[in-house]
Parts: sequence; C-alpha cells; structure tokens
Amino acid sequence: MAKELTKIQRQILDHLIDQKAARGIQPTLAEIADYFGYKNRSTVQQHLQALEKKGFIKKNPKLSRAIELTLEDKFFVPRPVLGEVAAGNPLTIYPDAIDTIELPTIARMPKDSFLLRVKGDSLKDAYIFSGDIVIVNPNLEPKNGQIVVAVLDDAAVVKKFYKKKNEIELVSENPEFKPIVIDKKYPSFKLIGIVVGVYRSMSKKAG
Amino acid sequence: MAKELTKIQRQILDHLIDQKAARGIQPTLAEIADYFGYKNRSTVQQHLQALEKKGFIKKNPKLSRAIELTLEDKFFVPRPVLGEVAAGNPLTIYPDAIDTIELPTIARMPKDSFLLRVKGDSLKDAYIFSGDIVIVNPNLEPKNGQIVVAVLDDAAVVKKFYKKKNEIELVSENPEFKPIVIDKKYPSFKLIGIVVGVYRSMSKKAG
DNA sequence: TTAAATACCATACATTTGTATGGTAAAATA
DNA sequence: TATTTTACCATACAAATGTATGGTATTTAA
Repeated sequence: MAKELTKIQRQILDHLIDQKAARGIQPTLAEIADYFGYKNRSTVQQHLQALEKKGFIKKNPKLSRAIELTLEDKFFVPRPVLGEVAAGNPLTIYPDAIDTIELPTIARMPKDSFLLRVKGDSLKDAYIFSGDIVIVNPNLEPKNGQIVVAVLDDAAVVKKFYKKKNEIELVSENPEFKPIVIDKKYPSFKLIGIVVGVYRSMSKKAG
Repeated sequence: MAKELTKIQRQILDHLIDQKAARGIQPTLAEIADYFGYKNRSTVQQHLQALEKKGFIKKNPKLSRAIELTLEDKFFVPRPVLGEVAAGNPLTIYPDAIDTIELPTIARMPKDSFLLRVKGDSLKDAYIFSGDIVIVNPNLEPKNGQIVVAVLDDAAVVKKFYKKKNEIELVSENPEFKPIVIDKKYPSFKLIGIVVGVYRSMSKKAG
C-alpha cells in the first residue's frame, strides 16, 4: 500500500489534498494540468494512474472531479502537525512536521492555519491540555486576553496575550508559571498566530 | 438577499449543503435531477437559476460541479447543534436545533454524526467543559471507558460507559457526581452514540 | 381576470471531461 | 547492455455537463 511516490507524484497528491481542503472540490484533469503548467491532460492522467496503482487515490470512473483520497479514512483529512508548543516552559519547535493528525473537518481550519500539538499543563485553566491540537491562524491581530502562539528565543509558547504600553505580557492561566514580559523591540520575539480552536480526538482513549 | 425560497428550492439548497458536507463534492445537474426524480436536467437548471437570482448560490459558468454556496462564508457551512447534554445532572434535550455552529465546507463529519453542546462540569476531569461541542457518532459499539451520550428518562447525559454483567454503569470523572447504574432491561434508557471528538472554538473568547 | 411566477418536460448544442492510444526522451534498474 | 519506469507531448472520441430555447399546466399575485 505505502509504495513510494516520486517527487512529482507527491506534488500532485499534495495538490489534491490542498484543493480538497481549500475549495471542497477536487480539480479536473485540465485544472491540474493548468496548475502544473502541463500542455495537456494526458500527462496528469498518467500521474493519476500511477497514484492509483500505488494505492493513494481511487478514481471514480467516468465521473468528473471524482478523485477519492484513500489515505484518509472515510471522514478525515490528514494535516501535518508542525511541531509541539510548550504551554508551560518554552519548548523547541521542530523544523518539519512531527506528526499527522486526522482532523475532522468539523474543526474550523482556515486555509492558512496550521496545527500544533500542545505539551505541558500551563494552560489547563484555559481548558487546553497536553496532547490537545490547537488550530493556529497566523493572519489575525491578537486582542488582549486571546491565546496566542509565539516564538521566543527559538522556542514556541502558547500563552494568553496582553499588550501594554511598551511591552507584551504573555501569561499562563496556571499560577505555577509566572508571566513572561517582553519589550516590544526585543528582537527574538515573534508572534506566530492566534489559537482559533482546540481539537481533541477521543478515538485513542478506548478502554 | 434573503428572499424567500419555495419548498422545492429549499429542498434543493439543503441537498447542495448535504452533498457538500457528506461527499465534499457538489453534485452535477444530472445527479440532482436523479436524486429528485426529475426526468431531465433542465428542471434542476431552472431551480438553480431561481436560487442564484435570490442570492443563495453562485454558479461558476461552464464549470462542472461548481455551485458555490453564498450563505456560507468562504470555508464554513452552518450545521445545527441538536441540543445540550448535561455532563453533570441530566438535562432535557431540545426537540429542535438550539444553535448553529459553523462547519467548514470540507466538513466530512461521518454522515450520520451530529453535534451536541455540553453543559455542566461533570466531565471536566476528562477535559470536556461546559460549552464544548462534542461530535457524536451513533453507529459505533461502545467499549468500556469510552465517553458516550445516552438518554435516560428523556434527559441526555454525557458519561463514561462501563458494561457490567446485567447492568450498565455511567460514571462521571468528577467525583461530585455519583455513577448512574442502569439495569440493561430498563426501558427508558437509550444509548445515543459515542463521543468521537471534542471541538472548541476560541473565537468568542476575545478580551 | 390577467399577468407573473412556479414546476415540470423535451430537444439541441458547444464544451468539458475522462480516457484510450501512440510517441519521444531521459533516468533508473536489471 | 537491455529493459523498465518516469515524465512529458499529441491526437482522438464518447460520454458527461452546462446551457439555451421552447413548451405545458398549475399556482400565486396584481
């Protein structure tokens, strides 16, 4: 099943996943060809045949826009988890995806948002726990009191955000952790995004 | 914008929403005609024109399966929240949808799953809180230790499920609430489904 | 009562779409 | 070396698809 994909086959598969997530519609062969700059559909046709042969997709013959992704279970779209963030003390963020979570698409997932797995308990009073997946939107302006993800000295944290005159305060709900105060000009501070949702799958917790 | 729809127009619009949620693909005119038993596409064609005129959909001319739903914001489809369930003491379930949550259009909840908003704190040790949305799948066999939704004497509860010889035990994680023990033959007990996920939107929690 | 909107049917037609077939060149493999 | 796989191109064609046009009967609004 998990045969290896060539670079281009992988790109096309990724494009299918992206399109499904962003448009809710699978592209036609012509649209894929267009996207990759191919002069006709038959090139795409061949790549899809390869993908189907290797078990990654399933085509619904004769139907338009009917490419099924078999890597997902019937209802979930796999999305990469980009790293872990410490809700307590800062934790190093990983350069590549550390995992893949099957996000039920009930979860609000704006196109440019991404996922992080929370580690640590400092936000437990905000009902976010170690192991939870937070959905992070990088394109929103943070308001006071919102939970944000930030990078501080190459480590990522999940904290509540408060803007003061000349500084930014990142506080945990958990009193065990003291607020972090950063001067606004401090160079190695970077706001990553706002936590717009939390998701937790119960499937593993069977007894 | 919000002109009134006829009964059939409403049915077709609902069908479009359903299809998008269930298949992730919009149907073609022929498929819609088939579903409603029409003998040809032009009937559907007319209904869609009416829907477009009234502002509920937007058609992408010449493209197949390219019906846009304008009632949704770019990525979300409203789905009904069917009621509230008490995580603590039983709470009456409402006959109609009490609220609407915005699901993304890529939403592929299991077709027959539904959403419930949790009220009460008895599951707080299982990290489920008042206000959270639980995703309930009615078609799974519960295993011991899984969190289930059940109706007991016309009230719904969210509890951990344990099967004993002749009885079923529903326990809260919160020690404040004592386990409920039900004889297996007790008539007014009905298992509704298994909680497969928890989702919480942070969007309202701005400060 | 007259006009308009609704709800269906039928036919026709240009594109779109998936797919089958065949070809070339380069890279990977045996 | 010979062979297979990969990555593209071109052409052809039947079926699917959206859409335009015209028709009938019923209901609703003016």
